[in-house]
Amino acid sequence: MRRSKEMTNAEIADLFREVAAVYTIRGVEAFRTQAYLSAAVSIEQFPTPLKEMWQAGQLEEVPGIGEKFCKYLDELFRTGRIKHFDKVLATEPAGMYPLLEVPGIGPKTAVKLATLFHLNDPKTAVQKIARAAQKGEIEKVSGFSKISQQKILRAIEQFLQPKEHRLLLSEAEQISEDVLSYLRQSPATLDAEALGSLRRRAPTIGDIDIAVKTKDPEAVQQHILKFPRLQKLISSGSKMVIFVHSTGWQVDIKTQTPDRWGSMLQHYTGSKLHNIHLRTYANSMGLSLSENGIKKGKKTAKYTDEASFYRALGLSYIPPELREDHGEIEAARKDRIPDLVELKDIKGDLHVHTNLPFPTSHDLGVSSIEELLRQAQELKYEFIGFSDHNPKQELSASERLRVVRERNELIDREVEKFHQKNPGHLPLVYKGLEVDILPSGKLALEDEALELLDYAIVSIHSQFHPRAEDGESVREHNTQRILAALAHPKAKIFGHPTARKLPHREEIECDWDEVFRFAAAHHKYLEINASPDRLDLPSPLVQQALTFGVRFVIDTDAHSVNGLTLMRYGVWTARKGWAAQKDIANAHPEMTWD
DNA sequence: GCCGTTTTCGGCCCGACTGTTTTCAGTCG
Repeated sequence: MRRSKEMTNAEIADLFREVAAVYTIRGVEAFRTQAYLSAAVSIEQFPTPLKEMWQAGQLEEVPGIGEKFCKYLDELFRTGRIKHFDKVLATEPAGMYPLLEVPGIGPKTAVKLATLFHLNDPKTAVQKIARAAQKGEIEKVSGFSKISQQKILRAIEQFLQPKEHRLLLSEAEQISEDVLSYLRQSPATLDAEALGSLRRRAPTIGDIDIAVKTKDPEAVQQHILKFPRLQKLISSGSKMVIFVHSTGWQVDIKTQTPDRWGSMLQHYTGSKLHNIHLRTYANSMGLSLSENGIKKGKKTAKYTDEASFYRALGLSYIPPELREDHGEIEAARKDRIPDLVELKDIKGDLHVHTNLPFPTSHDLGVSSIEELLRQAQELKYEFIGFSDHNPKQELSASERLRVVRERNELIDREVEKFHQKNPGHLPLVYKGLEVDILPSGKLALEDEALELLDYAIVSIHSQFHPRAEDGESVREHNTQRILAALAHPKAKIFGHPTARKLPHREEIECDWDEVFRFAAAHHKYLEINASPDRLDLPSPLVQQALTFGVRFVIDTDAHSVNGLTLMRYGVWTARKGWAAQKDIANAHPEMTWD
């Protein structure tokens, strides 16, 4: 959906990987090669497009980008190419590079195949190798065998299948629960947990990582091999099993003994960058880290839990959500890890859609006020805000005013009715609406109607990449549009700010620093939307917003009773963005609106 | 090529699995 043909961070990262591949083939000093690979990982994961960082003169803030890489990137953005890269990449057959993307084929294998089979066209290279494998031509080459030929063919077939997108966090949770509950049926399993990106609460998950605590890894392994939803075994050794689950997603299971469980949790939770940083730091103290413990000289100290592992390194405990190498190791050294917000802190939900029968601009909820209030009671909430979409634009202004007025009266009646039937603690009810921000920055509801509300959540639901005025970029346009909407006194909350939809729809382009500055100065809350396909504001932007003093509300955007119970995803996203209880307006018994 | 509470020079994360060149290289996470 990107408008421009500008290179994405992922594409730039690929360029660095390709150079690293050539360096690997040439036997260039491994650490230099590693620098290219680290830069690739870092660029790929960086939340802001590199071009924006370049425009702002902040490229050096990207981890792994030093003086030389800055110069290369500057050249890329100015001229559209990097001469040094072009020169390096031209030394190997062009058909080698697409092969690198096939899992299991690395630089050495790729160049060997590309040279032998004269792969000069990147577009056909993968297909050509697949055909060569089918014809049995690869096994004839020294260094390959019938087995490796078969493996290459299978890997390519898998690779060419239509790409499944990444799993949402909530979907990954379901698969991991399926595997975990099976693992726990074995008497040899003392404990089992999902680790990796799932435990770090990443918004999307590529594969499921699980660790098993056991004194009898052999028994656990035998148990896994009998798992009914094991579709295909990929790999198994004395300490791990990798297989494809019947849903088509890969599951990695590693075993560890109870006395080393702490180091296992740490190691297998990652992230890669966090672990590399942590191990580099440990090295500086003469220590070496692994899933087996902390090694000093020839002795390895064991840890049964993670807190003692981190403590042994002179660090305070780092919650899994923070382990992304976003400054958490430095903070832990100074004992400055924030006291992150928890689910139990949440006292209310302000973004809830009802089934009240009014002509709204977008979808209605499916649950009644009564059902929603009962669920809010169940959750021990102090308050709840009903925020259906604004009345649709096809109505006249006076009709919209009437709809809002009638809706208010209906809510009052329903709440009163509920109260009489349920004499228990009644959450305070706020009457809100979720109001569209139009491309002009105007709100999709007149002031007279807005006046009738306790609050409005303003959000973007269409025109994500508006046609900009002469000389104005989409980014500037969106920024002004948002600031104009937030300036309205009833606009208290900016709903799902980036408007992303996981895993496909990208974030809108916008100058977030400007928005954060404005929100902090005018006491507007940014929403952290808990809907698993949104998780918006994304955690890296939450972390950035906090430095401006922005405060948030965590909302479910529930369209049903069940939706109200998904608050944990929003809390995890807030935590991942370093937010404490004090930063979250609805994590206190009373809402303050100004 | 990057980076800094041991360093602006001299280090650079660590282990598991696979297949084959059977003592190790390649790949992965």
